[in-house]
Amino acid sequence: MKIRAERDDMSAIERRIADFILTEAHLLRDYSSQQLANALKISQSSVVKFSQKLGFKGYPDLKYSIGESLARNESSDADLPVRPEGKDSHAVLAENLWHFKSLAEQETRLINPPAKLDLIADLIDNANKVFIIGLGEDGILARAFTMRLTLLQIDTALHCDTAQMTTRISMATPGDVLLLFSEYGQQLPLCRIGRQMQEQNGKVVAVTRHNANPVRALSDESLLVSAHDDRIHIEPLLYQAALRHLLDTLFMILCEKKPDQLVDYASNLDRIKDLHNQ
Amino acid sequence: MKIRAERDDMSAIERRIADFILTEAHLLRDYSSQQLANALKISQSSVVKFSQKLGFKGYPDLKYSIGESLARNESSDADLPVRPEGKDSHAVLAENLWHFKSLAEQETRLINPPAKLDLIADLIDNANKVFIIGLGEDGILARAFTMRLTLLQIDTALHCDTAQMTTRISMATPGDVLLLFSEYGQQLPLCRIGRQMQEQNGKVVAVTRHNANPVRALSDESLLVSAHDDRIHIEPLLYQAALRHLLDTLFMILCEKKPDQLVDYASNLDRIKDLHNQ
DNA sequence: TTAACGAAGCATAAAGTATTGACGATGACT
DNA sequence: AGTCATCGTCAATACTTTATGCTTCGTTAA
Repeated sequence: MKIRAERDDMSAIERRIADFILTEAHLLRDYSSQQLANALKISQSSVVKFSQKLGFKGYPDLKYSIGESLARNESSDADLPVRPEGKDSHAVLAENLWHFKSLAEQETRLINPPAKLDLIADLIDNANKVFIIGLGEDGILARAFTMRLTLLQIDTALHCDTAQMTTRISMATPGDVLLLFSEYGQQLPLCRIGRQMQEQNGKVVAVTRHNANPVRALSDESLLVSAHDDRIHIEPLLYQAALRHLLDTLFMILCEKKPDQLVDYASNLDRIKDLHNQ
Repeated sequence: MKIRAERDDMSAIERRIADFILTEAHLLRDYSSQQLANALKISQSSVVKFSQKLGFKGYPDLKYSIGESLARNESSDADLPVRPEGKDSHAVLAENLWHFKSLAEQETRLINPPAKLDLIADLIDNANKVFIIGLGEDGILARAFTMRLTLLQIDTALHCDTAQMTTRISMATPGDVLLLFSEYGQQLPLCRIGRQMQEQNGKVVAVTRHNANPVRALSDESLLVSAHDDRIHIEPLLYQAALRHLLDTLFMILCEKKPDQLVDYASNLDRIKDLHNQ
């Protein structure tokens, strides 16, 4: 459901509405926009505006859609007999986790429309040089993506260190791109680097969670991830899986744009393989 | 659908309505009662009466139900959509990739039975120290897994460099574990390190593709990955996704074994977040 | 500080829905 | 055949619900 994905980006009231719809969807059937508003102690117009913001024609249209997806879900619930919540075999554990990863991936796909990915792919493709930075866990996916780009013969510089990056950026030319990996987007040093990049007429792309945060606010474009779980130790797994997939998609788009590099790509891969084999 | 049953004892006009709903259900979404009446050249009130007669509260209620049952039916159709092979929108591209990742994950799950994962989790849990090595792309997941273990307060040393690792291993004690990340398992330097580890009575776990290879042959235990695709640039993506999931699963198993560490885990995560925020 | 923006509410216009009552057709009983 | 009851339909209208324009308020950027 699209609502779940957009949830992060909403104001307090909108989130109230979203949560109600997500948790009490079944009640919605006999709620008019006014009743829903009353239940949430907000104005009826807020409900309508909420609906429209999500791209529905109006409240009835939203309601209709909720009905649909509700029906869809419960009919597929019947397919998978009983969600085996208990701590069964680890196979179930693994399957379950994959299920949640899939959900995160879907949500993430919804908030990153193809047009945007295309645009970002173009930015990267046309840049003289691509700069990438990511600290801590963010660094891992940053590194992985750097490798991919390098294999595609795109000149890419990775740093896990703000100091180094600052000096590097000072050499950026217009048209260069900086990718800021930051799950929560709160890192102020990264913001500084982003601004520095913009002063030199470079583009800044944020790679972050889909909520309001400084890094995203500053960026020219952004890759957004939606991934949630109550279990604190699971949530990062979902974030990483969803983001990885988003980056993989971007990579595939780049591959399409550079079919000739793809040939070299293969031989590069082979060369690397041999490299370590003595 | 109830309508179909009742259709027999209806008046002419009512049957017209019923037939329209049954055949053109998809149009109904954007029809008001008035529009429907116009389309059928009947009065709006007839439409409403018809709805009520069938037991709905009114026309919107009927419409809602139609939407539901429409969704239910098409969702079971949609389970097996025609696999859209052509290079459509990038959304399809992404969806398709995810599909293949899922397949790889499934295959991978099948060749790593829960008992084996349990055993490896125990090895890690009981080790004084865990050593991890992975070169190139293998290094990325090695690093990610190292971070997870460290957050669980497991003493873990990562190296992306065989020379350093050799000296490190010389300090290993019996009961320690070495994880060798090597997609193709051909790297002889890694084999040497593995043997060194065994000479010191440590355990060696290979993390590699599910085929015969030197690294796997040498190891005491192995985490195996199955991931295939004709497109040379896609295969690594599948390998990484499947392996990542396997490691995530292992991580979850470890979490279960160390429920107390899980509490610290959360605070560690927070601490790391703050760390970078100035 | 002011300008600019967005979020939320209120009031109200517009749209949509339900009810009423009138009319004609049908069919049953006298 | 005549009368009456019933049903289905419609037009008019009362009512409900939804959408929109306008105002206010709080936040952000200049």
